[in-house]
Amino acid sequence: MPIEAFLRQHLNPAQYEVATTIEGPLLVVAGAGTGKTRVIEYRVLYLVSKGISPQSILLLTFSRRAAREMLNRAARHNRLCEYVVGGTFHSFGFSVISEFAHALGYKRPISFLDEADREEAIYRLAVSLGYTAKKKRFLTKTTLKKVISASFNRSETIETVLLKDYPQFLSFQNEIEHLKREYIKYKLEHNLLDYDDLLICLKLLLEKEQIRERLSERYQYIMVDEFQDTNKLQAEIVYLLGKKHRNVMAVGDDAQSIYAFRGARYENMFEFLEVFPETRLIKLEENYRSTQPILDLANAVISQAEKKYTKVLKAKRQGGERPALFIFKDPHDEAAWVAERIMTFREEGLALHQIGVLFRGLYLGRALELELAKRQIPYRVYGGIRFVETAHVKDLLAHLKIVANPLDELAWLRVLTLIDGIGPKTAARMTDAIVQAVSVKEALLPFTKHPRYGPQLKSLLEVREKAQSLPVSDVVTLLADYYLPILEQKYDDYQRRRADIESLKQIALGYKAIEPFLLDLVAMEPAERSIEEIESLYEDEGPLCLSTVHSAKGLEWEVVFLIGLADGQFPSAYSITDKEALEEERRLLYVAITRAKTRLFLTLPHRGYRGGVHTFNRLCRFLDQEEVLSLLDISGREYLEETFDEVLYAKDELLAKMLEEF
DNA sequence: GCTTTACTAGTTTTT
DNA sequence: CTAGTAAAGC
Repeated sequence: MPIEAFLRQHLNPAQYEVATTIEGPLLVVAGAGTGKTRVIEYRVLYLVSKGISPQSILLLTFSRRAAREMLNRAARHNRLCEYVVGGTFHSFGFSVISEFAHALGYKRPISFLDEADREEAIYRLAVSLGYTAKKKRFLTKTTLKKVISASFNRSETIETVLLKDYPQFLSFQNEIEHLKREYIKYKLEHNLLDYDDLLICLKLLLEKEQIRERLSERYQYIMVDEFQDTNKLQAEIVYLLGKKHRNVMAVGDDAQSIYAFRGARYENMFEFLEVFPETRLIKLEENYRSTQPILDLANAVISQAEKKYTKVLKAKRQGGERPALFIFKDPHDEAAWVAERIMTFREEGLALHQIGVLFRGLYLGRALELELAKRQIPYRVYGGIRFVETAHVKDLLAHLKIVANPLDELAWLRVLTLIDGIGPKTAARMTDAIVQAVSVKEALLPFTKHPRYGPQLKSLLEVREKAQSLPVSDVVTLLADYYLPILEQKYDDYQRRRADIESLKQIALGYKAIEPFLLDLVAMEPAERSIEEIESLYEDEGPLCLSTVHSAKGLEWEVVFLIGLADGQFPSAYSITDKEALEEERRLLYVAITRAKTRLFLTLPHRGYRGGVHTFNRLCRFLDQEEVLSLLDISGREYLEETFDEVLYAKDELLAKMLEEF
């Protein structure tokens, strides 16, 4: 069958047009559930079927997971699609930078700073400059990094960032600006890269004609997914990549822009049309995912937005039940009910991986995690701490780093403080000695005589020495043997953590040298917490998915539970004072609702606790409106009755507390 | 006196 | 999970 006929069978006319328009710039406005993933999958297939080399196709997506999924699907039709180059802007940036590191003046070995390293490095600079010693409170590590990173991501000055987000720290503007310069200098001198550098350096490389020419020669067809969540740098990278051949396709939906806090600009979609005036614009509006009652709710929520979004989603699927709202006494009741309901669905024959539980903040899923563990329901949590950022993995990686790069101060500090009897001060003294001395051995020799920590320090040095001459996987094994006793002593739940160390050994098998191993791990790890090791009762199905709404972008489930819908939690209390941030919360709710295919349950605990004080939650403001509530099934009244009793009791409690105060 | 360690409170969203 | 603090240890 000719490829065109095959595509016509599987795509609607608008989708078909997207898949087969391969020359020239193309902007696709694709509403939620309109088959965007599918279109990209078939477009890749079409390009490859037309004889275009898969290596000349570049697919940039928001997460590595998304790229992998689309390419895997395309590869099912044609194996060649496996060779399409796909990944995030950051991972693409990393590979280009690795190739042209010399052009940037970087020397090997290059070390990568993750978020925690970055905070540490910036803060240490601040300390050495004496900024923290002043009487007036300086910014915390985290805030400091956020300000500097935001100024990169949004391409704004420190002053602008401070004005918008931290006006209370405006008096430190000069110090922060100086710190930003010092930090950039520090990274260059020590051959360090961080997340932001991956984009900045990529852009700087692309601005050089020789390199741009080479890359546009290599990547003739550019595709960008989730364009509404790209920042200024990323958009510029896309424009540069397409400058010569102009074969650029961007897909996005301004109603689903949820990363403005990180510098994302949905305006990039309008800018695209200006940068490439000959752009062909195609809209996808038919929703294949959800039933009409679910879409009605989504449309109602988004129609209250300040900004008017033009797309109104129309379902291809007929019928369906209304989304249901349930209110519970407290988070514990809420979690118990959700867990029970999930069990019921499973008994009715629905696989666990067809069910998703979504929440605004990671901590909102904690109560549910307990309930699931109690009932032996296997689950996986998406969002939050990444595998490589868990303490134990960072510990082991720090050991690897000191083998690869003896000048990595942060890694030394971490490794040394793990030894019993060595704290921050001693570790700092040792690290200073190492940086100044000719060899590590010589620098640490005086310390190995110490009665308390001497022996362990000695064995660390021996292990390090031995590791120098071994292949990576053996190094990891050797270091793991050294580290495991420390791990067992440090963590109560060491069994689970030990499994992560084992999987690191597995991953290491695929590498020849330490440097690429470390960089791949830190720069490219998908956001996925290590798997909860519950012995699965249900072997042939994937685990239940718990996810933040942010991490759920682009995913879908038959049944979705959206929990913790209390005003102050969703929308987050941090967002309610800022109009723009509140609008983003609304879009976030829109994204959450449109993840559901067949059934959608909305829940909130009436009572919450914040800082030991009981609070009484109100329903999320985007839902607590006549025209929205009328779309919901609120027959879960028995739960409401229960809540009323609790209110009366809590009043007495409140009264007693008030009397106490007087 | 200087360091380390044990404990306790509060925690947006993430490549 | 980590910042800040109090107490214990050398």
